Formats: sequence, structure tokens, C-alpha cells
Amino acid sequence: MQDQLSRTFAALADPTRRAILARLRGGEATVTQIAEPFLGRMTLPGVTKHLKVLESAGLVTKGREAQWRPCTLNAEPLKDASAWMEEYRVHMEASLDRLGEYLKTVTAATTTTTTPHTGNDR
Amino acid sequence: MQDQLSRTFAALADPTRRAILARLRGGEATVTQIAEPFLGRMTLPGVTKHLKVLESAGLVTKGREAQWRPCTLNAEPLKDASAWMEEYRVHMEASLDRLGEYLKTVTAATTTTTTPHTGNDR
DNA sequence: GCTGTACTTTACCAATCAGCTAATAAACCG
DNA sequence: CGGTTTATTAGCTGATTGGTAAAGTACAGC
Repeated sequence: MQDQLSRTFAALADPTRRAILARLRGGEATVTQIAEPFLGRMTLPGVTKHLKVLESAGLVTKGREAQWRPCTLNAEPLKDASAWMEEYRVHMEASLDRLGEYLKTVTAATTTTTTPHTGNDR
Repeated sequence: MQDQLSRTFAALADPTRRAILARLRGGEATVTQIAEPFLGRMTLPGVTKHLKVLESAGLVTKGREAQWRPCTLNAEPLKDASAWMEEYRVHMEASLDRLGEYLKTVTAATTTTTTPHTGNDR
């Protein structure tokens, strides 16, 4: 995975990983504590792998405390992801106005606004 | 890919796909128009594949206009992604206070707050 | 009906991912 | 030392991803 932003989004593209982050919102936790809700559905090495993905995305920091690896949430990479999304805020609001936009298009049907291939003739 | 949110994040975890979305912020575009900046780096079927990922994530809607497939941005799935991130807003702000938090911990070193394995003794 | 344009589908490849079991490492404790 | 707990690494599998080239589909216009 190339850039940081891609790594961040890729790390979030898994429900287990998001659940781990949610768990860490409640504070530090060791690997077995994190794994506990998933065991039965998944083995410990599986959780370790997920943690490694989160760690290399910079979303989780793993400490060392004797034989434990206390994991902490680091939400900083989410800032960039959030900032990226912010660019689309306007479009999120607009998405339900789709019908209204459509009606406008139909009403002003004499313009070239309906032809999608306007750059075709270059 | 299981749930909608995972599909959304997975779709965003690729710079080419994000660039396509950025392009569509400027309005509708056909497949070849979208592909144009990437050709040389990537072939047309490659772009088609990326579009299919975006489409099945619900981020892009492909229309039919003769032989053209005018693609439009649909930012609605970003709402859920954005809402998910919102839960971590507080942690984003806190991430630079890490040092301060550490100092607090050291100062109040007599408490059990530093032991990460508090659930170990169950 | 032929030719060109726009786009998709198919078939293949290499690489990565998500999961497992089994083995290993590292630390504590009696 | 020997055993237990905690966690990682190694090696394997099957599924998915990202890319390609080449063939196929659909439409427009001469």
C-alpha cells in the first residue's frame, strides 16, 4: 500500500479492525483483552495480524509492559482522512437534492446541460 | 466485502479511485474522460474496474447515453463514513496532547493507572 | 452494411489479504 | 529449572485485488 491515506482507509475497511478501534476508545488494552470478543470467531494470531495492520497505519501504538503489549488508540491519521472527506461535505448534503436537480434539468431541457459527453469533441 | 461501510472505506483506499472521485466533483464525466489522466499509467479496462469498485460502493452512478456511460458522483455513502469518524473527533484533538497525558501519568505514579493488564486477574 | 468510437467482458497473472495451525519467544512465578 | 501466560512468527491455504491483452458488444454516421 502506497501512501498514508490509502493505508488509513484500508485499515478502516474491515469491521473487526473498526471494532478494535472502538474498543480502544475506552482506553488502553492488551492483545488478549482486545481479542476476547472475537475469540470463537477468530484466533489470537488473527487478531495480532489485524493489530499489525492498524499499527502500520499508525492508528494503534503498541507498548511493552513485561509480557503484555498495551495497545493505545492514535486517532491522528484520521485527521487526514477526515480532511479528505470534508471536501465532499457539500456533495453529501446535495445527494438528497438529486430529485430537485433532476427536475431542474428537465425544466431547462433546451440547454446542452443534459449531454454528458461535452468534452468529446476536443 | 461484507458491509456497506467496509465497502466504502475499501473503495477510498486507492489513490486512483480517490482521484476519480475528485474528478467527478467537477461534474459528470464519461469513462474515457475519467481515464484520460491515467492512460499511460493504466489501461482503459483498468479504469473500468476501478469504476466498478466505486459503483458497487455506491459512490458513483453510471448512466447510459448512447455509447457513453456518464458517471456522476454520489457522496451519500460518505455520510456514514464521516459519521463513523466523528466518534473519534475527540481523540484526534487529543492526539497531540499525548505528551501532556504522559506527564500526568508520571506525576501521579502511585495509582494503578499505568498497569495495562488490569483485566488480567479475572 | 462497413467503419470507427466507447466501453465491457473474458482470461490470465502476480501480489496481497484474511484466516488457520503449529512452533517460537519472552517474561513471570513457584 | 520447569511451567504458565502472553504474544508473535512461520508456513500454509483460499479468496480478493490490480493490472494486462485481446475479444466482444453497442451505438453512430457515412
